[in-house]
Amino acid sequence: MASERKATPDPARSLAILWRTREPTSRSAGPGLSVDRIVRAAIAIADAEGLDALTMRRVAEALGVGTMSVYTYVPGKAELVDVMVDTAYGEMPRAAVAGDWRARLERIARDNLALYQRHPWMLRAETTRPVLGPHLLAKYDHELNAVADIGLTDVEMDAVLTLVLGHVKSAARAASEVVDLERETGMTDGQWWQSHAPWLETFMTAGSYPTAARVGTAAGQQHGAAYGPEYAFEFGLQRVLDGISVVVAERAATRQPG
Amino acid sequence: MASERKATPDPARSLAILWRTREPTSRSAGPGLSVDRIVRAAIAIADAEGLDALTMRRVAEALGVGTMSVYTYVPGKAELVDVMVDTAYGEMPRAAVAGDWRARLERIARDNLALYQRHPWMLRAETTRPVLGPHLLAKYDHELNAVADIGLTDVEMDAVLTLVLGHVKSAARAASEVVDLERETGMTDGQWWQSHAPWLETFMTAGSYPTAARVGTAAGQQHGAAYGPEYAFEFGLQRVLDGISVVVAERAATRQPG
DNA sequence: ATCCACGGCGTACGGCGTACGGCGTAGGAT
DNA sequence: ATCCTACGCCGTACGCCGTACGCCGTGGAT
Repeated sequence: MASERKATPDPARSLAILWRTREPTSRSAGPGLSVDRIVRAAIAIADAEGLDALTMRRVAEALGVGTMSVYTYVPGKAELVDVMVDTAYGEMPRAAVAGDWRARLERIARDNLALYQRHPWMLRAETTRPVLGPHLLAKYDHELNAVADIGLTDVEMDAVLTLVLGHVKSAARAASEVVDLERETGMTDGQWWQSHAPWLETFMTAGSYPTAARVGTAAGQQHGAAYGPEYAFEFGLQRVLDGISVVVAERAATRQPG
Repeated sequence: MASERKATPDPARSLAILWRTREPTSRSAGPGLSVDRIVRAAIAIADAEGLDALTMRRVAEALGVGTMSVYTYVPGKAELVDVMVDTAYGEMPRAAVAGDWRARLERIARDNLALYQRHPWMLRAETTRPVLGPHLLAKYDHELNAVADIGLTDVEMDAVLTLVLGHVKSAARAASEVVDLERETGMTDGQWWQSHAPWLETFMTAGSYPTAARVGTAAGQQHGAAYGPEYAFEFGLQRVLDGISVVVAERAATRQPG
């Protein structure tokens, strides 16, 4: 299981792989394995078939090498996933964004949503331990700059980012679940609900939960229109930004009163 | 893998187990297995040792029966986890809360956080498919009532709940990660950061990411004080509620203008 | 010419979820 | 009282996983 790790198999080793502190062996020609080639192959598999299809054997097969050869470059599957995550972060845009803090935060939210849509496996990859790779650090720095100089303390800046990114991840997860469900059952979200509705009505003694029934139906119809997760993302994002603007306004008022 | 399911092995079967549409067998005395006993044993294991320790063999062993006997009552591990989730939802308080909508939503957020703290495995249990059990439905109804009659549309009510519960889950996950890390490495969060700091400084050419370094240090010190996740939860919750209050105020102004 | 460090990998082990088929018996039908 | 059958129970086995271990062949330094 990727979620289980041996008790800290040496921080130096893990970080060294993340930061690629390793001269390119260049010993012979041969298959010419490398951490980068392994990570690229692994990401391709996870992108195409999901994290469950990611197997050390599959990765080795894709590279045309024996299974255990992969372990020459990567201590284990957990560490491989760590590098995959950091590598994916490296793809994200880093260009400075024009506009006020709200426009910048919104841009960041959408960039992160796009990342999760391109690599849905990331939603299930990050476990217990923070990754601390170079690209995550660069991403963190870039995103912090979006909320720098608007009067927040350092701790508040971190908290704002955590809040926004948490919302993006939640919304991305919800959207990803719909996609997964369709792929696994072969039915659209609407069809799935329709196939369950009769059973639900049977079990649910009519009128037991009037509010849930009414609102669930309303939200369900929206799902049927293949529109639910996007709405939840947009609605939540605006609410979060509204909430942040309250603090920002407070800080601004405190700094230059009158 | 718990995250992989066979393509809809019959909705009726899954829902029947969730809703316990099954007369109590009461055939003989024997071990007297039942869905409830199985679920209780499974939850006990997951509470104590985490989701990775939850194994069909472990569950059977805890009940003093053969492994395959469990499959008489539950079609597979995925469905067992579904029932565990719905059962856990059944523990939550349902009492009406006094106060305005904000107080009610806050109460709901804290109740959900407490649930995740009592059953951290829930943070990793819900996958692709919604559970649709009786207790989830009751919970949904109860929580909707907190935001009913404040001028929101049905779809907005659902979105508000999704937003708040999403934030709770994100914050709970962050808190849980800290706990897991401590259990797995035997170090406190602060010790872990200290052990990694020298390496990070080595790799990070000084001054490359000034903002990240400064803010990361500030946030890290807070972590050292075993205070980070709680702060993120509280800060984010207030921001989210502030953001919601903007819509609520808008709706109120629209309904009775002047 | 020699040596050996190291990349590559074949084999094997323990653990997982679960398909399948058999067994004993309780309870209704006769 | 007897039979039959449905069902709770479960032993065995299969195919997957991650990965420990130790062997090989070889390129580069000596």
